[in-house]
Amino acid sequence: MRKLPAKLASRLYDAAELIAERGLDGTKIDDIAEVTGIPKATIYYHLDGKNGVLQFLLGDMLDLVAGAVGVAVSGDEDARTRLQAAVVAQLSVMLEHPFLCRALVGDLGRVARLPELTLAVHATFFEPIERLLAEGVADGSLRQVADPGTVAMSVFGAITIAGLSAAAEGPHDDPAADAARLAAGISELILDGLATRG
Amino acid sequence: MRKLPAKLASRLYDAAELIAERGLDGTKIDDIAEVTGIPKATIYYHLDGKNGVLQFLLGDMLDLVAGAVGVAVSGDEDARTRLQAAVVAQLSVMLEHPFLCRALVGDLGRVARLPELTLAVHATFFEPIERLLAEGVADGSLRQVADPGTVAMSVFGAITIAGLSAAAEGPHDDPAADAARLAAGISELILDGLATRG
DNA sequence: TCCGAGTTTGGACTGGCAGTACAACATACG
DNA sequence: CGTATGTTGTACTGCCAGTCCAAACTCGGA
Repeated sequence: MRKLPAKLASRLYDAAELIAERGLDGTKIDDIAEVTGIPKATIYYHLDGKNGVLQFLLGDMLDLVAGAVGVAVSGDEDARTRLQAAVVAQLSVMLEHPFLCRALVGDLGRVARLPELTLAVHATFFEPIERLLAEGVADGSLRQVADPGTVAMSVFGAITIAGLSAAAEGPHDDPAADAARLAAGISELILDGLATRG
Repeated sequence: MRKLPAKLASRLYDAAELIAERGLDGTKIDDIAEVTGIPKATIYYHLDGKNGVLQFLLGDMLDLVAGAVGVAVSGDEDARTRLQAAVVAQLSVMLEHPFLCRALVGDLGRVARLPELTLAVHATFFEPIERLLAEGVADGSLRQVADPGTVAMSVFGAITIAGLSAAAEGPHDDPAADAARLAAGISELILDGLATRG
């Protein structure tokens, strides 16, 4: 699995829609070759088969998310504000790449069995949240909770499932606006909670 | 796909661990036949191939969750209390069936392409939450939020991802206790939020 | 201009496995 | 009994991922 020439990489994206639609199993290597215009032999020359295609596509998306979230997380505002920014950032990237998202969900099992990707997912989605939660307690902008690990995982789940579900509905005319709308709803939930105040 | 005799049904569960471990693709029909002791021909007589096995197993788990959540949701306490009970109920069933959970995640894509199951998932996991949120506004135990659909989806995500992640760590000695612990963390998040007051 | 290393491609081939076909046998029930 | 329904072993088919290979093509350096 060497580095893929940019030209091939860009053409490979055309396979994402196919995989999102039918799953990796339902997608023949020959189909991928056809829609991307990259001959089968060339795909095998560069990539490790079908899994390799998936791995390349998702690895690429994870980089994008990691980048966007990284920027959001490293500002100098308080942790609460940065948490909100991180939510927006993650959702924006997800909604900008609905097909990749759907491919990700659809073949989650396979992804989970690609150790390299598992680590990347953890580092990209989960860890930044966990860190922000701790920083928020330190700077006083977030509450100390009894079980930070569980809470971090839940926050991660709230954002991710909301994003995936929105992405699954298909391409959006204005991903940024939809991301902002979703993020507002999620922030309202995870910051203020649902209980009425006594 | 007629109704499966109870004896076969119970033996089929032995396949769940296999599928959870390797994914449905990594699992040969002959492997399933071997671990369950049900001959291949018999499997095909009753079920619609590999997908049929998965569909049967997950359909069964969904029934369990639906039942437990249904009970929790239909008490006569206020909606906030019932929401907490529903969280516990869902997590309990999930942690009692870690292999089914893992099989579910692993082959989410396939599940999403089985229309019958998609509907069941929605009705089992998502709708009760959505309903409780509305009832809580009515009885004053939960806050009115700007975007109830997004919030319901996020709550669903928080519970489900926390449960799946716990289930993925393997079988638990005391699923009920762990479910209670997780549920406490999640309730703290979704009811009270993370923001500091003032 | 020529060389050689890396890349690209078509085409043919292999092996594994899902799913099918079917006949023989079991069991149940009127 | 006898008919319907379930159970099973075995043999077979067809599909498709992945492999192999030889012929071309690209391109930078000598």
